[in-house]
Amino acid sequence: MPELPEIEIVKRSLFKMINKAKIIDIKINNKNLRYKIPPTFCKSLIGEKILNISRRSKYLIFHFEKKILLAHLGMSGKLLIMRGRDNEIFKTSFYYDLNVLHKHNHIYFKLNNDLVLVYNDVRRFGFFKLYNTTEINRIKFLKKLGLEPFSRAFNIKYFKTFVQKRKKNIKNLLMDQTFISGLGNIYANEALFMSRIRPLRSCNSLSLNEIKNLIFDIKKILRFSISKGGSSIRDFKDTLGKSGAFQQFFYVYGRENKNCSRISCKGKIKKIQISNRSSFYCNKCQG
DNA sequence: AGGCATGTTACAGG
DNA sequence: ACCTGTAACATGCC
Repeated sequence: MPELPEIEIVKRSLFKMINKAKIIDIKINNKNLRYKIPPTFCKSLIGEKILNISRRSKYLIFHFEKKILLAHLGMSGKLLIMRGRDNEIFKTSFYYDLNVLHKHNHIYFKLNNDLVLVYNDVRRFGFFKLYNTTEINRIKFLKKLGLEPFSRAFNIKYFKTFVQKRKKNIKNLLMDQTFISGLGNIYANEALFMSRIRPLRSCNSLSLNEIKNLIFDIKKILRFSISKGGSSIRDFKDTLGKSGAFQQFFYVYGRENKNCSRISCKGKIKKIQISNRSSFYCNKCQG
């Protein structure tokens, strides 16, 4: 569960439910995530109080007094909250839970408010990494990230300057996390449709107007998705296991051979591969 | 059976 | 230095 809106949804619900809670126990079921969980992990975190939870791009950051926990959910990672008697997993070595998920629950964080934060990840592309707070500006994953789409600095001037001496296609540019951080395959496709830009267009061929529209539409589509709880095309869930609804509003993603969503346009949605990722566009209105 | 999947990284080559 | 494509990671679904 991946792109910016989904991470933002998770962040908000985590903030509501477990901000200021203290970690009182941790059970690791499988330490082989994208990066192996080190043996010191539990000891470092037990007894720590969550002072804040923030998001940068597709990363979540849990802030503690002297440490921060960086989390990335990869393609299929989920953070789920279990309540009440589910806590029994901590009383017996044979754990179970009442949540539908079971097989791929890899980490349980028991909190002092009767809740348990569960990390579930079918593919295990996600990861957790611990840092000292003082290291926050040196975290390599964050250092290389480009601007947040909602930031003021993500504007026409920034766009033009970045694009000036490059000619990669615009879709790959939107997915380039060093340019703008937070878009993935779905929202890159959707934003380009909104702005009527063909995904293979060279990024330095965009007119000033197209750039302006694209910046506007990126912000708009992300905001709209967040307002719908994110998209659940396969298995995105919020922390209570609820799906998002934004997938009902996809203009192009996954709509191969369907009619263009613009009623007045008689075009068809085409699917092509761009750098091995499925890309969708209307053959008529995305000139 | 084979292709595909919301992400990122490492590597090879131009 | 920049860019591209490919494979890899692990698992499940169609």
